[in-house]
Amino acid sequence: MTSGSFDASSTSGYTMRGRQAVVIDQVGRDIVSGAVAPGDALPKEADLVEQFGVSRTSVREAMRVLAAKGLVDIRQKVGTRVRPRDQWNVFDTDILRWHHEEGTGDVVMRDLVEVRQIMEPAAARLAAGRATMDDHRRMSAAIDAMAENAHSRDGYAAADVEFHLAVYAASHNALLRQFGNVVADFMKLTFTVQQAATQDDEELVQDAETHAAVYQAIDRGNGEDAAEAMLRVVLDGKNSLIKALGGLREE
Amino acid sequence: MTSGSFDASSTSGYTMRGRQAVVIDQVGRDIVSGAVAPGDALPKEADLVEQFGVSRTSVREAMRVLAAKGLVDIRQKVGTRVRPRDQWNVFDTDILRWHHEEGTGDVVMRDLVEVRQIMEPAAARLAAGRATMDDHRRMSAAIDAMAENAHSRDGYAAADVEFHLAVYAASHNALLRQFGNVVADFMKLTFTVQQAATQDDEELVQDAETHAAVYQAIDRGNGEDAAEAMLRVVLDGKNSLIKALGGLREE
DNA sequence: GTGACAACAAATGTATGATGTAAGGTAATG
DNA sequence: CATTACCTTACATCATACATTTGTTGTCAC
Repeated sequence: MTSGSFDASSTSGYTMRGRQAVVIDQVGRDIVSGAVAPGDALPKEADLVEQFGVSRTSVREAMRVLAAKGLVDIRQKVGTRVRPRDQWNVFDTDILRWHHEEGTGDVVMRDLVEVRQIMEPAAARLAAGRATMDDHRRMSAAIDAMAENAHSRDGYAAADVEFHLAVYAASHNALLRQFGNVVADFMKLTFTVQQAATQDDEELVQDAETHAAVYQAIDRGNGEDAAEAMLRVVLDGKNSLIKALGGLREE
Repeated sequence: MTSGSFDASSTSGYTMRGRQAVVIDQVGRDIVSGAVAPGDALPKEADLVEQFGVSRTSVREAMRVLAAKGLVDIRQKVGTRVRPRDQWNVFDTDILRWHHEEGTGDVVMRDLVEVRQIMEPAAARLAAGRATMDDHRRMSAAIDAMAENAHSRDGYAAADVEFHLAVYAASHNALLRQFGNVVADFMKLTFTVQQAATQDDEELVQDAETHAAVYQAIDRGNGEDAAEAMLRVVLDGKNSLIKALGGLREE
């Protein structure tokens, strides 16, 4: 509310508090970064206890969290092993963040942008047919906030995220809404990167108008226009990101 | 390997074993079914210990797993509270299964089918451009298995799931592949329902041919045809499901 | 030599008691 | 009436003991 620094673990479920958090975070990173490869076994409980200087309780509960995220498989006698990558719950915010922070994020980011190109136009199309009064208010307010904050990077970013969340919510589809949370976390993570390469206020004004076109189409109830406009928004974001990073990968 | 009964918790990460499993499963169901509403507090540790007849260790580790799935928020003094629905990790296999088994599955099923209509054609389109030799072999083998098993319900179902997984994998997008796992689990859950209302071998043969059309388009490298053919497959499946259930909800 | 079976050992699973810590409530106090 | 100090509560962590599962190994019979 107050600041421009986002809370990345908003949808994480496991709010990173206390001693376990250190274990979860560190081991999670090691797995995501590939320091321990799928199929490999993690150090046994006793070793982790020594390594992190925490009790067995904490280590065990940390492992449970990683298991619930699909990262590891815990079995008696065998130990804790890293599961194959395609079993990981990639839609998990923590995993996404670890990818981002461990530098392995580029590949995942490419995939996520690709899925956004698929999902967001579809969400906009559904929103055009299903948005309630509350949905309209929320989207409209976000659009207004974007226009008003063309001068403030942080304010604009927050409004941008809010608009996309509002559209996903207006699709009235639980899975799309959940994916919206993932996208929102992703946007928060990449804004700092993007802002470095971003530009003058003029471009933000232009961007705000592109977004507004999406809302106007939804407001008219025109699903096709909404989808098309949203695709443009996503592609703009993708290009801006590519420019900022110096080229994810060309299609 | 041996039977036709699927292992629903294949991608769950947390393999349901031991005493905690009972706690996770029961409390998870209570939350998903709405017996305890979002915002409500769960019984405190000591009460759960008494209620389930297990130790604090097991109760705590169980709560950790639910927290990692985004279902609850654990805080000192406050207790363990159920989070808002839109924070749940809907892409989690266990949550999906609980929805299905608690009768609240219909809404989620509608949403999932809707997302399949969006994702699977897109996955097929990407697969047409990216499939490797191994991908082709895998898809081809699944198509063959479907044709050969038009007489055997279980065999057909397994081949069907395998084909969809193969297409998602061939998209070479980590998120799509992960979503494929969710879809696969969903298919396994609904097959039993669907089989009750399903029909003669003739329809299976027809269905197999519709699937084959998808693969042929991918094989030709024709993304548009592949997407179109896949959409037909998904819609067929949706209609078959609606017929079996007596009408999810009309569009 | 080979296969089946039994004993062992290694790692996690469960239980219990003690103590630390954060957060909400409440009463004393200015 | 607002503020602060304290106190209670419920989770957090630690330490230890014992149970359970399962891979390995070794023995015995054939």
